[in-house]
Amino acid sequence: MGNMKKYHHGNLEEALLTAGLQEAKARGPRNLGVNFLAKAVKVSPTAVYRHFLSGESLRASISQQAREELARQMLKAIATQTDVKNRFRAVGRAYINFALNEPGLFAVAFVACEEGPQREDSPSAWMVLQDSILDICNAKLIEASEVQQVASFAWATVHGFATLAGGSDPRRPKTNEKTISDLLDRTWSGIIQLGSKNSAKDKLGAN
Amino acid sequence: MGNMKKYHHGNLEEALLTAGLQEAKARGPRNLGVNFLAKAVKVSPTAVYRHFLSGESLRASISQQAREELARQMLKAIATQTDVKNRFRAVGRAYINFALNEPGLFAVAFVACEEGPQREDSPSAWMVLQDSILDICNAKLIEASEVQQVASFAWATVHGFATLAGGSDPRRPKTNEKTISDLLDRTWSGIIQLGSKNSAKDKLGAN
DNA sequence: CCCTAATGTTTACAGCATACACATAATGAG
DNA sequence: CTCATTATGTGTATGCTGTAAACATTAGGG
Repeated sequence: MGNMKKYHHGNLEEALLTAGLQEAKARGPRNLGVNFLAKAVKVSPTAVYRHFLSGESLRASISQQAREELARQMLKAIATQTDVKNRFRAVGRAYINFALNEPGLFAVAFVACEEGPQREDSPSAWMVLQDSILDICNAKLIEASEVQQVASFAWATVHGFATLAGGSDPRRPKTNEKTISDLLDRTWSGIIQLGSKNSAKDKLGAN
Repeated sequence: MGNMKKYHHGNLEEALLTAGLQEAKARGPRNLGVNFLAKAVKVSPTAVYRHFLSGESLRASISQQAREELARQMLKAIATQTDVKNRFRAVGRAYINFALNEPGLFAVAFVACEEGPQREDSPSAWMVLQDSILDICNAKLIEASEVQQVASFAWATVHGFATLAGGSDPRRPKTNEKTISDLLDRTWSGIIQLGSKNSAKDKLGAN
C-alpha cells in the first residue's frame, strides 16, 4: 500500500548531485551523463532539465561538489597543525591523499573546469593552499611580494603530482610515504628558497 | 577533367591524423570525433574503421602525436644548452611554453591518457626530462639514489604548472616571464635541496 | 476553491559510434 | 594479360546521447 510512487520526486536536484558523486566515486567521469543519472534516480531524462540548463552544467555542479569535498578534507587535515611548515605539509598531503584515495572524485573534480564563476563562499582547495602560504609569510619565512609566486609554485607541484600519481600513466610516479614526504620536502625547499633574500643576488645565469 | 575523385584516398590514416592534429591545434579536443574527422578528410565515417579500431583509438593516436610534438620541441630547446642547470631550465621552459603556445595540442596530449603501451622508440617528454635529471646526477649535483624522486618532483612541478596555466581556471597562475623564471628557480632549489642531510658539496661556487 | 507555476512524462529528432553488406581499386599469380 | 584476392572505400541500419516541445500532475497562493 505505502509504495505509491510519487509523481514529483521531492528534491531531484540534490538527488542527481548525490547520485553523480556516488558514481564519480565509483567509476570516475565516464558515466556522468543525463540519461545515466536520470535512470539512477528513477526519473525521466528530460526531468533533469528542470534543474540544470544542460548535461554539461550538471556535470559542472558535480565537479564543483567534488572540489568542495577536497577542500573540506584539506581543512580537516590542517585543523590539528599549528606549526607553519607542518600546516603546509598537511595541506599538500591531504591534496595528494585525496587524489590517491578517491581517484574517481579527483578526476571529476579537475576535468574540463570550464564552468562559470564558482561561488566564493564555498570552500576551495586553492584558498586553503593560499592561506597556508600566507601563514608562511606571516611567519616571516617569505616576503609578501613572493606570496603569489610561491603559491603558484606550491599549487603546481602538489596538483601536478596528484594528477600524475592518480592517473593511469605507465610512467606514473611511486606513491609511497617516502616519495610523498620527499616531494613535500623539496617543495618546501623551493618555497623557502635559500637563494632568494638570504643569499642575496642570485648568481644567475638565468634564462 | 583532372578533377576525377579517386575512390581510394591514398593514405587515409595519415590524413586523419593530420586533420586531427590541425583541429586539436585550433580548437582542442572538442571535435575529435569520427564523423567530424571523416568529413574533414572528405571520406565516409565508416572508412575510418579500416585504419583504427575505434574512434577512441584514433583519438589516442592523435594524442600520441601531440605528445611527440611536445617532446620534439623540448629536444630542440635543449640542443643549444650545455650547462646542466640551463639544460634543465630549457626543458621546463619548453614544456611550459608548449602548453601556453599550443593549448589545444597540450590539452589533447594529456586528456585521458588511457591508451595502450606507447612505442618506446618515439620521443617522449618524460624521457627528455629524465635525461636532464640524469645530467644533473652526472654533474654530481644530486646522488644517483635521488634521481627518481627528483624526476618525479620536477615532472610534477612543470607539468602541474603547465596544466594550470594552460587551462581556463579563473584562478590560473600568471604566465609572464618572471613568474615562469621564478618557478624554475624554485624547482631548481627543490632539486638540489641544500637543506637535506647530505647537503652536497657546494658546487655553487662554480656558478 | 481554482488558477498558476513548478515539476515530471512522453514523444520526437538530430548527432554520434559502429556493425554489416556491398562497391571499387590495387596487387600478385598463373 | 587475366583474373582472383585483398585492401580500402561507400551506404545503410541500429542503438545510444542530449535536448526541444507538448502534455500531465501536483503544490501553493489569490
